[in-house]
Amino acid sequence: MMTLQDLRYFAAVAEQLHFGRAAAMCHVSQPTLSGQLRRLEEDLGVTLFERSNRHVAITPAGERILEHARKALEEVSLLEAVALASRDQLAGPLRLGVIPTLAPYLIPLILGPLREAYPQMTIELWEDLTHSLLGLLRTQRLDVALIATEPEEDLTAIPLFAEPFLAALSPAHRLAGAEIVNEADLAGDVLVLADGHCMAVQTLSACGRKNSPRGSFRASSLETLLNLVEAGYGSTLIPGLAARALGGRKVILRPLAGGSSRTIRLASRQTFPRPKALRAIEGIVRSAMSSCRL
Amino acid sequence: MMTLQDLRYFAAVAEQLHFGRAAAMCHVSQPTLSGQLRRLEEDLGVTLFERSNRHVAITPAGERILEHARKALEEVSLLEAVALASRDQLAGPLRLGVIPTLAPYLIPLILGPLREAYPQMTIELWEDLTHSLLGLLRTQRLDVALIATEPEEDLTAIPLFAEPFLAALSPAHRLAGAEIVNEADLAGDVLVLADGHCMAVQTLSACGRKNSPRGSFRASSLETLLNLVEAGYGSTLIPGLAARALGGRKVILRPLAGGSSRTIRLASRQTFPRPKALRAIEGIVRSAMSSCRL
DNA sequence: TAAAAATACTCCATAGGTATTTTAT
DNA sequence: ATAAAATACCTATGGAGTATTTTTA
Repeated sequence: MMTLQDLRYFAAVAEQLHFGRAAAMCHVSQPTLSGQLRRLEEDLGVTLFERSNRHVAITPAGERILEHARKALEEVSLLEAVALASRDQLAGPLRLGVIPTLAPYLIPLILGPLREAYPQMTIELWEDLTHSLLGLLRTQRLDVALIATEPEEDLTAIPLFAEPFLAALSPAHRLAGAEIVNEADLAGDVLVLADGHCMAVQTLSACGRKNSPRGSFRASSLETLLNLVEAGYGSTLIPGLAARALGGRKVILRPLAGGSSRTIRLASRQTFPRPKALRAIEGIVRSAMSSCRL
Repeated sequence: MMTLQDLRYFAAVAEQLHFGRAAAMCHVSQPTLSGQLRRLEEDLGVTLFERSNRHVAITPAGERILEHARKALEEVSLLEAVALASRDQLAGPLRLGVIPTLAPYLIPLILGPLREAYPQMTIELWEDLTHSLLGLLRTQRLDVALIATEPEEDLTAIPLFAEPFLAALSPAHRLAGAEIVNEADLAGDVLVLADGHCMAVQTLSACGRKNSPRGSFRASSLETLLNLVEAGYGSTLIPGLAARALGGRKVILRPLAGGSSRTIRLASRQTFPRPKALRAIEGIVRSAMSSCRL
């Protein structure tokens, strides 16, 4: 069976036209190289070199074969170079999924520090609902995902931080005057996001409801939801990070008596081969959160 | 050390995404393939596949590496194809040198039959003086040469046939009436080819001279020589095959009493790796000569 | 529980070594 | 006489095998 080593010997002899020097170049003994080259010639059924004790010359057939040998060796060394460049787990693209109720508020806090700390690692961002993210994780379309639920056991999840919910009320709301709001008091008029958003389930659950009092009247983003609250259609809960980016909205925010919160987790496949990249994301998120009082 | 086999295993798993089927495709056992692939990953320092017992998926780094692996394997199979095509000694270019006093008369007789019998073998013809041909042979610029002398021992030479010389005289020559001519009788007015032509030496030798009576008056081709003879400048010897192509010349040809002749030989390097091609040329020349009475 | 990958071990083919011979300059 | 390739022979690495275990869908 022909080996890459044989091709290296062949190329070395073709270059040196001298078995001894070719052997030295390959760091093997001359008999080893002679023997292997002879075997290669037998394998191929072609005389690659015409040789006497004093002269070595490549045959025309050898020349033609040499071209392919050189290209093959070239590809192999490219392969090795690519492998070497891929060895660093903290280099190369990292496909990161984030849920929509977190992405707009957390991503701006971590992209800069990530780029700063790991310039070789390029983040490919994908914003989608939890269920989609987990599917993409399982099918290798994503590497990691920031979610607010516990995924099933086939995926790993590192808890990163607890994000408290806040009550969002219009200034005209009956509870607008309270310093602190009891979750259950919102049950009557709570508005939630559309199906699929984990935030919708969590909001209802915090307020002790199974489904929204407003029926199918569900917003598809926190922005929409806040606009509805502002317009007096009801109240809602919003995550702490979102609360920091209210813009100029006339919405009243109040802490919750029950301390309802969600846990943000970093999910990935158990088999994901870049644990260091996971740790890197974990570290950056933690430090971003510690320097940002919710 | 990475081997071509490893790359084949890698490509097979990348194609099948299933170790068992990939192993079957490579005609090895599944543990063998698993073990080798693991070793390859360790060598490269890169995880090529994310795998659980139920799922195998190539990593992004694996994808990049796969491209080079495929190209390398592609080159190797091209190499093997070229080698296979080069195995036939009777195929491919054969660089044939021929001396000028033989080429114009012998080549037309053998090119057709050669092409007929060995269509895969393409003759690259080179016409030059013996000394040049032998140099080109030794430096691998030619594969075989048709010459009329015995080369030195470092080259091999197969005698092919004896080519008798004939006396060439003008109709006005004093010996024009003789049925047969004695070589020594030409010594007085013999004309010879320029230096370097073996025919010049052989002609002088046959007539018992060391050098030409005409001094530096030497022709560079048999055609010129015959024109000189025709014009009455002297006599000469010409090889039998050349005698068959006199055109409409008014030159008298006579056999020689001493039976002077030259031996045409097929010369090649001792190391020339296509002995069958030698035999092929030998056979074609012999059969061409046997069906052509000199 | 069934399928698939990983592990444990055994074996032998062969790549590579050293010592020597052959051969051509 | 010398340099270089070929040959002879030995060793040990590791590729490939079978049997078994582990794991997860």
